[in-house]
Amino acid sequence: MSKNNDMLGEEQSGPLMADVARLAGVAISTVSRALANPGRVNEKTRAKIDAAARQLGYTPNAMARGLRVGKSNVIMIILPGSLYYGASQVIPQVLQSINRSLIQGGYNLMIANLDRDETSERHILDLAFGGTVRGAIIFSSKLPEVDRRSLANANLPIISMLFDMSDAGLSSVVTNDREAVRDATAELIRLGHRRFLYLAGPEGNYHDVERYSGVIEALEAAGMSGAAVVRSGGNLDYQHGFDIGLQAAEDFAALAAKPTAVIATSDDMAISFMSRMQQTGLTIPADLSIVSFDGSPVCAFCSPPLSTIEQPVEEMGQAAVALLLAAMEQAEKEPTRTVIRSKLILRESMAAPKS
Amino acid sequence: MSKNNDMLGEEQSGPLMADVARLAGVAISTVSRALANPGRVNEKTRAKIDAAARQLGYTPNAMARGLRVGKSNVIMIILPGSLYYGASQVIPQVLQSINRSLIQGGYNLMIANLDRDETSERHILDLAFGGTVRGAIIFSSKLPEVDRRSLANANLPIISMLFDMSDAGLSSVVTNDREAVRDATAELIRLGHRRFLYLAGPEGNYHDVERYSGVIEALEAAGMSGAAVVRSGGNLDYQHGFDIGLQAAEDFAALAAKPTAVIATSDDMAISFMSRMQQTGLTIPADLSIVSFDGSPVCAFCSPPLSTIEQPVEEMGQAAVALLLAAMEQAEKEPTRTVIRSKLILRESMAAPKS
DNA sequence: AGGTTTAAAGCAAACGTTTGCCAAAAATCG
DNA sequence: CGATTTTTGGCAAACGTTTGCTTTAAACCT
Repeated sequence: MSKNNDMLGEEQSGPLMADVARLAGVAISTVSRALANPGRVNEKTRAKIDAAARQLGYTPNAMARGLRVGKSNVIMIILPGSLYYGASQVIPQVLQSINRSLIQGGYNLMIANLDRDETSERHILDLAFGGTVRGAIIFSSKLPEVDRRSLANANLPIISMLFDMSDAGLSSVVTNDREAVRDATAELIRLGHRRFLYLAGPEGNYHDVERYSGVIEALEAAGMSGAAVVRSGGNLDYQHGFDIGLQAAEDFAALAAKPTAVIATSDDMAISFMSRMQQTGLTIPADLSIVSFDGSPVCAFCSPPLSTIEQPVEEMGQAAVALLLAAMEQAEKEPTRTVIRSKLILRESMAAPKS
Repeated sequence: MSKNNDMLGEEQSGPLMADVARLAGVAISTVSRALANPGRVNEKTRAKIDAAARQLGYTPNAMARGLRVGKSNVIMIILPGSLYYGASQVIPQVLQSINRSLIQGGYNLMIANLDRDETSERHILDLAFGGTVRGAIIFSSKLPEVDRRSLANANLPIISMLFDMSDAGLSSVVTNDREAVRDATAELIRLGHRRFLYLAGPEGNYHDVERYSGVIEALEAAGMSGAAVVRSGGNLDYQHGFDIGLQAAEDFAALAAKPTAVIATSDDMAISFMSRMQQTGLTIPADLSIVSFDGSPVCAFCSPPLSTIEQPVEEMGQAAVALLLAAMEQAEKEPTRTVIRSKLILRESMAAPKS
């Protein structure tokens, strides 16, 4: 009638440290020390223990260890929302770099969320306060906060990526968006362009603010007015980059004084925008120069190949992990701001204006 | 001289269940039951306990729970190698879908690896045997195996994705690659094509075998010989899709009897191949039809827009998680094979041959 | 050789939960 | 109203490690 325990009792939990100790003929504590503290135990017994452990195929239980030590070896990553943005691989690539560095340091990566609704935020906080994670890397977004709990109070080492929160006390790894866009714009100016279209990301977004500022700075440096650039978009998330480009194409069509150069703030926008422009008979770069942001590999194979601002993803991930590990070692440190330099890749989508 | 304990003693571990119990005026065990087993405790005391927990901002410690219960709530994902493949977003997208489903079910996703070298495999096995994870989803690759340990013996529910291992006892979620490619090829034949170029993935790879078989089946069904298709590539991983395309462009140039249609097994290949072809003066689809595989959004914005075989990523992730959850509930079940149907998206890159 | 220092190994108490079992209280019944 | 069943709450023993402290053994000195 009731559940049959005998049948379900298969739960093989594998060999324990006690088994290893028995086989090696030593105490459990000695095994523990032999496996962790190298010098704390005689070399000869250590060898014996190692052999026993290997023979049994022993793997220490991470949760027991974590509970006892009071620390886990899991790092969580907090995403702004989606993991992927069209053609842009920035997030997955940085993720990859982060994970590789973490594993090398003996840590595991856990993806805390993929949305940022209340449920997700609660979940993130549970991970933090529940002792599941030892540290966090947060991507381009603000700290989750629900009810009376905020990640800021979790007493957890946190690194912010792509979003400068060093003011708020978090060490941050950011790219020099503003400067990179400024340089790209300056290059367009040098080529002779005087009227620009700027394809914006979500209004108020940190990256968008920075990038737009870069445009303005370049204009001012060249003695031009901010009126030389018209903004398109601003109402859509980067996730909908392709849509932004399509929308921008309509905006372009409606403009009286056509710009001769376009500054797109993601490759997706640039790609869909360019596609539409070509369909309406324009030639790139003869009629219109385009430069975009992200450095997606696919840009090299567009026609014409797209100039884009490449983000050094590998470097960013490594920097973030290095900071995080440091923060976990030393209790408190002054928050630092690490700037990774993006670089403009010049391709055929940029040229001097026709006239 | 020695480390000052007082200074580092900041380790606030947050409120414990004992604190909640004290505040609510009940025993610890009652708190535990109130928080987990809904019916096991009086509604009135439950409310009192809930209030106390909320007031203290209590979050249960996941590791302590995991240790006691003997199960974690972490699912690991085992990748074939890289997380991203150029423009193809299949892996990140499926990952996203998986993670969303998992979180909904109260589980967490951990990325076990990004490479498949020995260190990584060892790491994966440690996660499995060390009790860190409760289940695994393995992506398009075989089970890790190092020394005397193999994932197969870890007594862990495992689901294989994109790679049929139902013979080996693992429930699998796969796409109908062969059929999808067969249909795409059949469509090309219907348009009048008789000579084909097939851009291969890594030689012997499951997907490549399936996809190539699809081509052959279509040819045979149309009464044509396998000689109608020439293979290019086979020596590079999908990660280097763009390179495969470039290499294929050279192969194409060297061919005496030019094919009129190309079947690429990833969007990356198709994109870089098409780019090169256009540079050499060919027109797509007038001179050459192209169809590819993956369904990357960017295909819609190529010029011309690329026909591609779309993989239903969302559906795949959900199916995998459903299977995994089922496997974790019921001890053993017959392994199932779930086939998700890819679908061909027709765009302008396919047309009738010129002559 | 006896005493003192140093190294090696063991004992047992944590870590924060869950849960089997039992006691108390409440509800139900005759 | 006493006897029986059902609910509710508490005690204490796990789960598999790590680690402070103690004991034992070894090594070193005079």
